[in-house]
Amino acid sequence: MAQQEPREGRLRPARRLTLTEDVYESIKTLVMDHILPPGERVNIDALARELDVSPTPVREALARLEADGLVRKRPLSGYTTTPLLSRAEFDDLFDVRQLLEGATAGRAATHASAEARQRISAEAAASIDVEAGDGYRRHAAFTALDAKFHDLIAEVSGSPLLRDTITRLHSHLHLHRLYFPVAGAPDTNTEHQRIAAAIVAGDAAAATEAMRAHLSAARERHLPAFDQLPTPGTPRDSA
Amino acid sequence: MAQQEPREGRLRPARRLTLTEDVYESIKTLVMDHILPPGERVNIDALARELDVSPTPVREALARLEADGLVRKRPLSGYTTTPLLSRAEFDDLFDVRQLLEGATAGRAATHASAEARQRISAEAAASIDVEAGDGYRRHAAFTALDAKFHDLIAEVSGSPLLRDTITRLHSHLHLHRLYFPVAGAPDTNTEHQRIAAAIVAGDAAAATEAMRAHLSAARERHLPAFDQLPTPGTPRDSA
DNA sequence: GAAACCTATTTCCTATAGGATGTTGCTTTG
DNA sequence: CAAAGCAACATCCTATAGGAAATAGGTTTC
Repeated sequence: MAQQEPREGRLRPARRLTLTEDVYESIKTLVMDHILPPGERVNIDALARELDVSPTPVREALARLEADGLVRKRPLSGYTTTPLLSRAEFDDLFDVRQLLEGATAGRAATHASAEARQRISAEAAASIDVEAGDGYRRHAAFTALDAKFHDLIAEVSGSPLLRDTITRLHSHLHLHRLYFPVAGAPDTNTEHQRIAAAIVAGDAAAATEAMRAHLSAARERHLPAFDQLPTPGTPRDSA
Repeated sequence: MAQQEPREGRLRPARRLTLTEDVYESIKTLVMDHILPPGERVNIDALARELDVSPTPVREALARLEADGLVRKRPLSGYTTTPLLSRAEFDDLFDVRQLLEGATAGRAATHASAEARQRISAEAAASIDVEAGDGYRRHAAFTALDAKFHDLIAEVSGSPLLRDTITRLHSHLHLHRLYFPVAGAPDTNTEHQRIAAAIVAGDAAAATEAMRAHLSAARERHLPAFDQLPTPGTPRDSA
């Protein structure tokens, strides 16, 4: 039946352990990078052909992505990528981030090991190196570094549940339109360092406040993106 | 090939639209009610035979449940139900609940419609009717009513994201050992009514505080369950 | 000219089959 | 008697096939 040939696998990285896992990561990247446009239908068979696997693991990966909130499934109509965040949903997201990440910053300041404080401080300082590079790469590097910093604080907060919850939220954030000018990168670095300083100093209230201020500023920086393209909300199925 | 016979489907409810959806709900119930014991291996084929479907939809439902945190998947070894919460995880859960649900209560008090306040008040009053009935049914009814009250507040808070997050947390709570004496039902009702009163009065600070106090008390009520059975933590795979 | 109906195509959804891998029990050897 | 190696088994994982439903386009009728 010739099903075990050493295939190419041009889109996915080196086989980890299970095919489904690789397919999951591949599709996740496809959605995150808007290669699969938001709000668009996802053809299972076409995707399977593209990734050079059978539809079954694709289907299974899609089921996981649905629980993650990156795709949606209408009963007899197939999967669609989650549409772009509306202005209201975007504000809601940042409200919740302020609540959750403010708490992680405060907790990190209260009970974090000396080694952990050192790591946070180093991470905040390392952010400066991002300035070089061209458009896309620079943006991707900046986004990755920002995510890492926030996740590091969540990790140090000592609440695995809080960390998981925030991670899930962040994947929603990537549903925001992706390529906009990141003019505020220097500001972000400054704010990160303020947060790191408060955590290192062990001042919980200051850390919480610094995080909330950072997220508030970040929200403002993202806002212009809503005025650029048409149909910033959910384009279809508003009934 | 005789695959379209009108089968019995003894375990699942009336077909909704997709088989996978029904299977998902069935397995979820099985895990929640500990019919599939926590920390135990889940045999896909056996489960498929039990539910009278092919392994494929079972596999797909399991993938969704993994994202929900109710089962785990070890790469080449199959699925296992998530083990019972350890004491540390339980405390973590209630810490996060206090943070999130305290916020929903406060938000509900600030901006909720008059009709919504009415519903909350009614729901808190309705809780009294649960007192009758025998062990299992009584416990199930009490749990369902409690969940409904908390979800109602989350709904009224006006933050869909917060509501979703809390819903996800609550399914984790059901990972706690299920059948313990609910001696504190009257207390719970009293506390619920205090929360409802604060929300109706529009006092955000009082609502937040009442919710946090309620969860703190609830946590204390649940605590004795840890001293009853052996191996309260994660039994296996501690390496 | 517009709306409703019918038909054809595409796509999804479920079932079955076969290969690869992990696990378990037994045997053999030091 | 214990430990290591081997073999048989069970289970998972992936691929393929076929039936059912929804969607889209064209035609017909009012």
